[in-house]
Amino acid sequence: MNHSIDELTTAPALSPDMQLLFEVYPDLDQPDNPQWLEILERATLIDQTAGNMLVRQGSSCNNFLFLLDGTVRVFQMAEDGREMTLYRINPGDICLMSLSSLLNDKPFKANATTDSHIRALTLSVRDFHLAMKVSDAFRVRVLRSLVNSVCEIMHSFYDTAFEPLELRLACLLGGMFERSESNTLDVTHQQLALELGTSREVISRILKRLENQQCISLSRAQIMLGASQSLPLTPQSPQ
Amino acid sequence: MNHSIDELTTAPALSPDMQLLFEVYPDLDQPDNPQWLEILERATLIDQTAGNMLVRQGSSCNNFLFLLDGTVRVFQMAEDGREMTLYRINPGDICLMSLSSLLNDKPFKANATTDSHIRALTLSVRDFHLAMKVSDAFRVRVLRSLVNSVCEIMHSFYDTAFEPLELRLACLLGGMFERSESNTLDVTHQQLALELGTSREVISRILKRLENQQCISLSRAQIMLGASQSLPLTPQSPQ
DNA sequence: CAACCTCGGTGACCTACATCACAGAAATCA
DNA sequence: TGATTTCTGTGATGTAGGTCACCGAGGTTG
Repeated sequence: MNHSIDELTTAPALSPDMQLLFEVYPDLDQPDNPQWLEILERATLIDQTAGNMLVRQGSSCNNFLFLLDGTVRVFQMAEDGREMTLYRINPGDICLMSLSSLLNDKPFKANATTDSHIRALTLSVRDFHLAMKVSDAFRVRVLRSLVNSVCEIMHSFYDTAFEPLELRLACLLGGMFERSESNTLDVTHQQLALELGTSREVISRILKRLENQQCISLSRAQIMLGASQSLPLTPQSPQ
Repeated sequence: MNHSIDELTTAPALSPDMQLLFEVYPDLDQPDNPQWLEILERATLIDQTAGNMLVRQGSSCNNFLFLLDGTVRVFQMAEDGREMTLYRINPGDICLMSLSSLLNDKPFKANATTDSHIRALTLSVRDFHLAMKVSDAFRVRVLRSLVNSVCEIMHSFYDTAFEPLELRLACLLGGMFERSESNTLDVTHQQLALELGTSREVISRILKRLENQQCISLSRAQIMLGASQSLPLTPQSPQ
């Protein structure tokens, strides 16, 4: 790395963090927007390992979060320990919860944990508002992400209110298979139960039913798409 | 009304609509912000009578809505006709749904009807984005309203997922009594059922239980707070 | 007045889930 | 290797709430 000359130029040398940001989100690279650059200089990047509790129900956070890498699971938890996933924050999304506690006195009824190792950009309240003012790209991205999250929440809401568990589980699995781009999932029944806000036994039973219908085949901590080969005389050809 | 002189001045004569807006939301009155004023000139005010369907599940609307007067009920409806209120839009709130369909391809899974007669300000997509850019007050208000709605939705979500119906109904009634600032509510059991996404019979039964516990007293299309006077001291006197 | 509505009450019944209680199978550890 | 933990399968049983059916009470309309 050479910074012998760059350090003398008027353009500030961007930190590696910001380089990462721009790589992932080219539209946020606005070299001709000095105010935006200033904000970014004050921004900090945080790392968190997987399985880390980020926000506890009711606690508020004082920084605005913009996720660069990894995913965060936002979920609700009842007193009795039952929990249920609401939606996930993906790279490029902002954290609704952080936004909420910035603008609102009362942070909202949810918890968040890291699904995987994450990196996120944080801004102070001040800088967040400033950024919304001076950067078109940032503003649009924030709004879009916000509205997207709300859409997802509404969808979950509909499902939990009106759809039977069997269907919800099937949809969940469908989505997971799709995302995994393979025909096996490494997931325990307990984990699925926590996604849907129900108990392990119920999930086990439904999965068994699905297996009997030849939709999936089960093994320990793993679900495979389609019927297993060990069932010969079926619609599916041996193979 | 006299516009003989005003028409010749450089300051545009504000329409009565805008006067109303500023009365209700003084912080949006920014006489020294010419871009904002221009936007407002292009804005239109709409009226709708009570009980009017505003948005049908899946339909998208092309204008941004800022509610000035009245309330709008946002709810979900299942195929079988069951429905359930998600939250309400009050004066000063923006319509999340309209925002969603402006920014997002897919509008979200909800319907909206007018609870009462409403008046709302509408902006085009273009003007909405422009307004977010040029008016600090508008931007902050939009964000705040958005986040508030989300908070409410999350709360409903929690309740429907984890709280028993009896508690939810009690809370609903509590809130309604509070808002009505009286100790009688004019509401039918059917209406309450639609709020909570359940059926009339179920509501009737729970209400009856609450009446037996002397929390409320029931009469046709009306609920009164507290035990009725005709029950002097015992749990159940004859009559 | 009769005819008709909307609203509420209630019994009978059903179903989806939740909960409890195990027990065996598979992995992991000592 | 035995011991322990994690994961799963499954019966038994309880229960909240959904559905159906029907009735009567109170308004409203002709």
